[in-house]
Amino acid sequence: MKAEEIKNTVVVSDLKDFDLGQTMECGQCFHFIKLGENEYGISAYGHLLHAKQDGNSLYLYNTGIEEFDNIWRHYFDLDRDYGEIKAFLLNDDEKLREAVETMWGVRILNQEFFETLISFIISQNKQIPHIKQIVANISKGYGEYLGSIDGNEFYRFPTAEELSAASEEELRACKTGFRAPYIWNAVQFVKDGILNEEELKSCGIEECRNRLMQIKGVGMKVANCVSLFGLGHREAFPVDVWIKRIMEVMYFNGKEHSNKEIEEYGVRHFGNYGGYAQQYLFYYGKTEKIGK
DNA sequence: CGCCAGGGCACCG
DNA sequence: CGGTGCCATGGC
Repeated sequence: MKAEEIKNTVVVSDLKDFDLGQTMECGQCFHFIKLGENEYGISAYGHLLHAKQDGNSLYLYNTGIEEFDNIWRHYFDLDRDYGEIKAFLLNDDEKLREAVETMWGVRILNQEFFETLISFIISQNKQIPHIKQIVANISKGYGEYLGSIDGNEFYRFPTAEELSAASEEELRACKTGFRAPYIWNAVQFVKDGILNEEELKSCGIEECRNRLMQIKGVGMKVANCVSLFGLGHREAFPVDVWIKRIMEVMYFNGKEHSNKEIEEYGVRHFGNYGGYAQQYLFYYGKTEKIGK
């Protein structure tokens, strides 16, 4: 992988194991708009990014090499060797091969903690398009305006401080439904420093989850997603309805098992690479409607 | 119209 | 503890 800046555009070339479309659409992230074939507008880290991939090259428009090195390189997880991850996962598990080879270009994004926390509280009992809508509503209502692409307006996801201006009723007006008090509660926890991002990143996964689950409305699954996508704990193995179905078909001979049993199996079987395995399985299984 | 969605909580035995 | 109903809202 190498990157160079040409007239306000950063060109990242010689990419391996990276597909922008798969990475955005695999269900880990909700704050973007698809603009065209492998072309996206993304709101993250206080910036609007216009990105387009062509073959092994990624074009990042209206930005520079400094912003790339400070933000996007890490955001897209480009410094990690996914060849090694795939080799580890496929070493003693042929069942995973088709999922990994089909979703070959998925990378786990390093997303912002607070946005990830609120987004996955929203995600409960909701489908991805609607989660995206609610994230956009909250951002438009309480976050800073970033710019527009082809008439699509982008806003920053608010900070905890900014979102604390919203009452529970105002959160409901963003179509959050019964999750409004959960979100309100989470905002207080972060704003008051009861949950500290650096501490959550540096402590172990179990402690991280336990701290997150102090928030009413955050259970095991949401805590695992926030740990994985927003705090860098790549061993987390979130079990949702899809992973449950997929794992039961692929690893349990179609027999029913509890979420707890499935998570324990995932953690034991995939170890420190649980989060990657989970994401390949989730995206592949959901696309292929495995178990449904 | 009914059903379900990247769940979690309260309440029950 | 394990199971069940309910929680807003929208897409199909």
